Amino acid sequence: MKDTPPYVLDDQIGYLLRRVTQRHLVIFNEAIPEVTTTQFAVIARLVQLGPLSQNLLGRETAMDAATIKGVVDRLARQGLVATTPDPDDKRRLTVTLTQAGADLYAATVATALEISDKTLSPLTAPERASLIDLLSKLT
Amino acid sequence: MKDTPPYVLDDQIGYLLRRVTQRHLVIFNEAIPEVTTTQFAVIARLVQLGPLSQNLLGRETAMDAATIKGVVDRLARQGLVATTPDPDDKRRLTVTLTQAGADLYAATVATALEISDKTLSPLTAPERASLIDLLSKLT
DNA sequence: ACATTATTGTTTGTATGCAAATCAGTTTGG
DNA sequence: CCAAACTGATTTGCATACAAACAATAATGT
Repeated sequence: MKDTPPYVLDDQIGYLLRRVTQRHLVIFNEAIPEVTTTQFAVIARLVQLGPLSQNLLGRETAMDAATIKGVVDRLARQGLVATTPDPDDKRRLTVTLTQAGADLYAATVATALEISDKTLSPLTAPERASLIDLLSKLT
Repeated sequence: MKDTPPYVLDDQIGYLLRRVTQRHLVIFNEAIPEVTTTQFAVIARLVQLGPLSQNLLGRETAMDAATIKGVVDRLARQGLVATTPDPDDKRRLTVTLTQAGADLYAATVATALEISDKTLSPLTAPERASLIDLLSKLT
């Protein structure tokens, strides 16, 4: 008979992910209070890929259609992105970074890198690389 | 002059945490649809520690007062926990696991371990241990 | 004793995040 | 060609998650 291993909540991957995420969100919000992590991800993708339809933008940032709509709406309310109807496909809404959005990105991207660094600060350089590598394999 | 490293969204710890969490939540929800990951964490803590005040339960499961209230309310609505006023401290609400809650835990704890395993399945055993260890250092 | 401080729980507001249903528009297969 | 299937966007409902403000109660220091 083999024993079932005990269930130790603090060692479960899901619980650890939640707690590390919490700590990261605090660090991000302190450093860049203007936008959230998800909003910044959207801006970064628009910088990288240029204007995208709303749903495609969602896929490129790992958000479903309902979530990306809310994020885009809030970014638009802040004037950081703008939406225009696609003339070629009347269903599509093209999301574009505004000048204000591009300016915000330029002004904060270095800080965003520092945030990632600070989140990983308890780890050595090889440990950081290892963690990123391991997490990448789990997506 | 030193170059600023490029900002690659897919390599950022925050984005990776979000995506791995998404994958984990899908796996959990498929295997244990009765409760969410946070609800299961609350139940596991009550099994481990016995009845606790609502706020303390929140601290023991990494949820703030507003969040734990909602989670406890939903668990109580399902009959998995019960709340009783503390006679010694009129502010306190004691949260207790019901028999139904204990039964659910007994019936699903092995599956919960399998969920953690499945989430980590792209990794080798030493990689899994390494990841858990690295994440533990970031809490 | 009692005023200050701290803790517990609640509520409101904002922001993800997903499921499911719906509508409009596009693509495709027979 | 045109019905069926698919895609894009929206809406509703539910579940975290945190900030801020609040009321009730408890603990503290002088």
